[in-house]
Amino acid sequence: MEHTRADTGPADPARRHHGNRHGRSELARQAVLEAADNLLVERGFAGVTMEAIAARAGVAKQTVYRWWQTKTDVLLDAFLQDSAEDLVPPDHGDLATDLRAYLGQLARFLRESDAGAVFRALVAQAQHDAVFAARFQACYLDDQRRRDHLPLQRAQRRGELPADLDLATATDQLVGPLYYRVLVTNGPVDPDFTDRLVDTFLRTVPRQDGG
Amino acid sequence: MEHTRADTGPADPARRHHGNRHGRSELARQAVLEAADNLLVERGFAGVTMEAIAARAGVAKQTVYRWWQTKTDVLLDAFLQDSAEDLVPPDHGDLATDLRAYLGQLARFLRESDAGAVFRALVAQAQHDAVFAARFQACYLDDQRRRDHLPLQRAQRRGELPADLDLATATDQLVGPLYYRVLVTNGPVDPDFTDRLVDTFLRTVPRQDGG
DNA sequence: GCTAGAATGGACAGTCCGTCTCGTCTAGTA
DNA sequence: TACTAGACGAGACGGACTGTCCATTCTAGC
Repeated sequence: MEHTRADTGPADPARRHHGNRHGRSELARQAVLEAADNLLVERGFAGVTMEAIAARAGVAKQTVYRWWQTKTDVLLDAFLQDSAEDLVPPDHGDLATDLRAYLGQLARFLRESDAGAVFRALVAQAQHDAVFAARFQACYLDDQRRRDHLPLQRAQRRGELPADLDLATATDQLVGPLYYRVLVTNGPVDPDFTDRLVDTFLRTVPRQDGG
Repeated sequence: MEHTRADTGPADPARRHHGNRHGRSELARQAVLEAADNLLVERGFAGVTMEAIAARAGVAKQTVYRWWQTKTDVLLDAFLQDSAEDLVPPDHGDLATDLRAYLGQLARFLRESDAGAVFRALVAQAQHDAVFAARFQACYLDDQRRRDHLPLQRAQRRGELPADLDLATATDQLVGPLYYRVLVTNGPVDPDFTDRLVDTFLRTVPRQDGG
């Protein structure tokens, strides 16, 4: 009946938080988010279970359920914390340069990074669950959409693009083919491809330079 | 111990197939595929389980496992049989007309049809499972890609498009934004949007009309 | 000390998975 | 008419995970 503290998980028993009356344990929270992230990368989506998360984090299952409803909620939190801010379009003062840099950055994020793997898992879950889809939209996609618009808006202010350009459609035409290859066809998303997307986009848009 | 045949499922006990030594039951196969399809539309992906499929089809669970490995295998088979052929680009002899009709057809398929719901579920599963992704690619996506190329190839033969046009990239630029809205942003995919995609594409491509 | 709140450890019913055994039915063969 | 191989039906089974429940233990403020 004795509660031995050793062998319960990777967390250091000495530094373990045992609860107090003033709010949740930040240690436990961090351990859970990290555990979910690592499990997804190492064992795939099927390997991410509430039990595995708790075990890996060295935390009681009940503690996970206390703060998150489902494993996708944990993954969403982990995703938001870890790496959502990495995806900000750079500002070089030139539309073509900005777009080439940004699409390359986006391609590497989606295909190569751990955060990209989590993103793909969340998009997949959104297909199966409308409630989660709405939360994902509110917590991340809306913000990301605003960031996607930045290079085009800056170009508008510089006079490189017409002021009445439809930002929503223009953005979709730029990044849509990239997401399509990553999520559906599994085609290559190298700089050759992303640069071509930018070139095509620039050819499409009414040029303001000489006018 | 008596094996009562009534109340076991929607299948008519009188017409039930009880197996023979010369191949599988086509009745059971059809019942399973229909059951999986209906379950997905009615109860969502979580409602599709091997047990539910068997029960709904009025078939023993073992019979499902005999012919399919997982529930996504069943869904893939159902998808291939039911509606993959519906998505063939029409041929009006004119590129602009063909593309507008095809993108509209594709948008309705992805957003509104039951088969589109199955397709989204399969794409989601492909994010989680690389082995299934490869099978999905081989069984459907490759064929669909060939169909996607048809309107552009016909236009090339007619001389409406340059012969050296990169079909892969061109196709992705056409349909990518559409898939992106359906799978990720949940944005509108009305004719207003799809027509604009076509217009942009035609503006991008080197015109061959005047020589 | 006493107490509230957070965390632990473990038990629990429920569901689904995937496998297994058994009996039943059918069609071809002797 | 038996006999037999193969497909099917019914259902039991162990295992994994879910989501909930409880008793207990630790911590900080009163």
